[in-house]
Amino acid sequence: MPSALVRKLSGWTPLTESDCWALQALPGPVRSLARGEHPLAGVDRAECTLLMLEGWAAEYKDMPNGRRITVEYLLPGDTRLASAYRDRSLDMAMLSPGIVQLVPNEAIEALRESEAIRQALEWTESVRVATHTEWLANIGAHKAYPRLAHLLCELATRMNAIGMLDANICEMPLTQVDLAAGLAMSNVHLNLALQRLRAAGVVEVSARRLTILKRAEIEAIADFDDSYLQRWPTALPDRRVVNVLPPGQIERRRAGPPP
Amino acid sequence: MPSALVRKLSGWTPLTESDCWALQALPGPVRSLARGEHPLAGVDRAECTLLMLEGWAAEYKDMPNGRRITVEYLLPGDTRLASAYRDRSLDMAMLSPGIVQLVPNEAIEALRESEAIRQALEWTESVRVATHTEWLANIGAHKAYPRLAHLLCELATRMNAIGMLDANICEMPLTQVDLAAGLAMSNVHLNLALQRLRAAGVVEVSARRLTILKRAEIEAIADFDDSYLQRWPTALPDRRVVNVLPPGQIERRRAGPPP
DNA sequence: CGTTAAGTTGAAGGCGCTCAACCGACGTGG
DNA sequence: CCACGTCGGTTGAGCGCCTTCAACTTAACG
Repeated sequence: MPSALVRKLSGWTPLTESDCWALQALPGPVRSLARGEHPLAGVDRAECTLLMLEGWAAEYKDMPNGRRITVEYLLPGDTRLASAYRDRSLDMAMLSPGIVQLVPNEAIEALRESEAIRQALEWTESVRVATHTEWLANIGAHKAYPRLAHLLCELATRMNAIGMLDANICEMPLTQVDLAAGLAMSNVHLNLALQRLRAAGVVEVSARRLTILKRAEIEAIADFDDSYLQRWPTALPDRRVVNVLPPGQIERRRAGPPP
Repeated sequence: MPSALVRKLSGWTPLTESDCWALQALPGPVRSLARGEHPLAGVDRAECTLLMLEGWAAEYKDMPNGRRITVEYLLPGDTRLASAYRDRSLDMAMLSPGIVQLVPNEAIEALRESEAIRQALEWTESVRVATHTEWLANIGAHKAYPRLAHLLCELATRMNAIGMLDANICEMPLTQVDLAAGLAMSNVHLNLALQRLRAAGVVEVSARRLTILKRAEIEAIADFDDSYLQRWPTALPDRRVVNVLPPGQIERRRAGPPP
């Protein structure tokens, strides 16, 4: 059973047996955390990389006017490299109970000796940036209804990429307040948008669970194109490794050439 | 007279004489462009880095619903590394007549042999990401009035960093439609917000020119903290090079330790 | 002097916000 | 076993920001 990290990275680059091995035997303390706790509390952020093992976290910013904007959700297998964590104005918290690992920088450097892993880590960062851009477009251009649909599509796609989407169902331990913070809208209005999606019969969202009932329809509502989550290697052969990932319940589209 | 690129990079890392030299003698074709043209038209984006020499450009996304969202403004001295330009869904256009240079990747690689330049380029990317985050927070949490103020603060700060802000005045060749696209709002409403700022006496915005009349006030309106534009090196001494940059009309605040 | 692009103004309407009450599930402690 | 407190979710009312559409003005340029 490959870890979420292995699944995620192998979605971008073919990994060798020993690559997978190295990724699943990373050193560093493991922390078990409750909802609301800061995964990096008391740690020098320049010294280690945060690796999500279980549970979800969020990076957010509390504005002086009292609003909280979530800038990124961290799912199992997601990492926060030390170099990418220089932004002092951002805070972080677990959104569910979970487990994280604090991997020392040297271990990450050692990983990079594998060319495949080095590239995959690079792409991870590149996808982070592209996701930020996508959020900007989503929040800027979409009204509440398609906006929410877009986020749910993204989360389902990301969960699928780490093997945690089963029959279009996955855990989603977000409260409506958490979702609202990630969509830059009020929890009240989020609730209404959510009900519209439910009424349309395209999703089910219960306490800690997301079910995509009609994938094609929700993607149409959201204008969702998952190519931003799949920065394919340009230098490597343009195919996926099929022996590590099971066939996804959500099939992948590839980014075509620009029109 | 140092180039915009040299000024920008030396704001983050002390550059040697030869570093500056190398940065100002970059190889690659130079293009003169009109407003609306694509700086990279007909070029393989994987092959070269875009360097802005004169004029402004924008990276934007046209949404299926007809709205255009600008994701980033490119000012003189800004670069778009080949590795950071994999997002096919984004388009780019000059917002004013201008001049760009297409620097081959090998030349960029050669630059990295200087440790200072290598770090500065890395920080440039890091600031790009932080700026995206800041935009997300700005658009998500701020209403039109502070939102516009925030963008103007950012642009003035960036212009100052490349020595193009003189007595709180700089060129700003953006139409109101351009500004609206960067703020994810309608041009009509942008106009109203702009008039409010003018009426408050904090800025003047004429056709191609921005004047900050009351810096403290506009920053208060915008909740502006420029620390995200100044990812200071942690490894290097925490000071600026003063022999390259003239004392800025906009003084710099440094990011303090988290509260 | 005509044409085009940019900026300004007005009116009408809806989307989303705030405030506030209420419900329901769950967990705790009496 | 029940009472209660808390947290998350739901619903309603009122309001205001912002959008769209449209007309009009101004500026720039041939």
